[in-house]
Amino acid sequence: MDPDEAIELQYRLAPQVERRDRLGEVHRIAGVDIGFEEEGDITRAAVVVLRWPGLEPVEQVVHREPTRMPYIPGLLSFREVPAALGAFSRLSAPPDLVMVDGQGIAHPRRLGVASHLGLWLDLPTIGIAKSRLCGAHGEVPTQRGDWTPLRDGDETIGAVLRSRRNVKPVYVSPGHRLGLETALAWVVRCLGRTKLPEPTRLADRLASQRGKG
DNA sequence: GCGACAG
DNA sequence: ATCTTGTCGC
Repeated sequence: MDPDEAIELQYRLAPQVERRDRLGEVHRIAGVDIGFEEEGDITRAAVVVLRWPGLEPVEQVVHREPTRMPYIPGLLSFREVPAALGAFSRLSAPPDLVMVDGQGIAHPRRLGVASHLGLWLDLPTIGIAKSRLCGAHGEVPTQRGDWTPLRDGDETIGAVLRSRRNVKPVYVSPGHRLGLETALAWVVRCLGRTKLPEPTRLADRLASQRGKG
């Protein structure tokens, strides 16, 4: 798929992203992340499901497939979503909430990887990124749980959250089927002692461990 | 034309 | 993302 075609598709899909809360009882929360092998030729998707409350991991899947696209800022989902879907198809049951490594609507066309994946799965998703793609924000307060809005023009597209003291903040944005307040609440609830919430932290770890799964 | 730019 | 050891700090 060429870049121009992908961008057109984003403009067509973005309006379908639901920013209002539409989630039932949450019992299973999934964390997703993608890694690469063979110098990037193989894409490895990792999904870890944790039980709520308690956050104990109860299921995990690693799925590998040939890489389809190069990394292009703004088009990350076209590179990662296919493999992520492959991993989700192997779960014994779908989760009630999904936390994705990357942006949700905090994206130039409001369709980051978390939103794109949420649309495909028709599940509530939250984007948790380690750095900024777009938008602007002021300084972030220093207390754990503090946050400042991430804005693009007159629109609030996410929040910059201090998930841990003395550590770079994380960028939280709604993916699909929920608003910013709800997204932030879940991320904070899933915070352990590290910068990333447990779901994506475990998925990150699994996706980075080569020769496993 | 000149930067910025998730993973 | 990935290539990579030790090392500074809480």
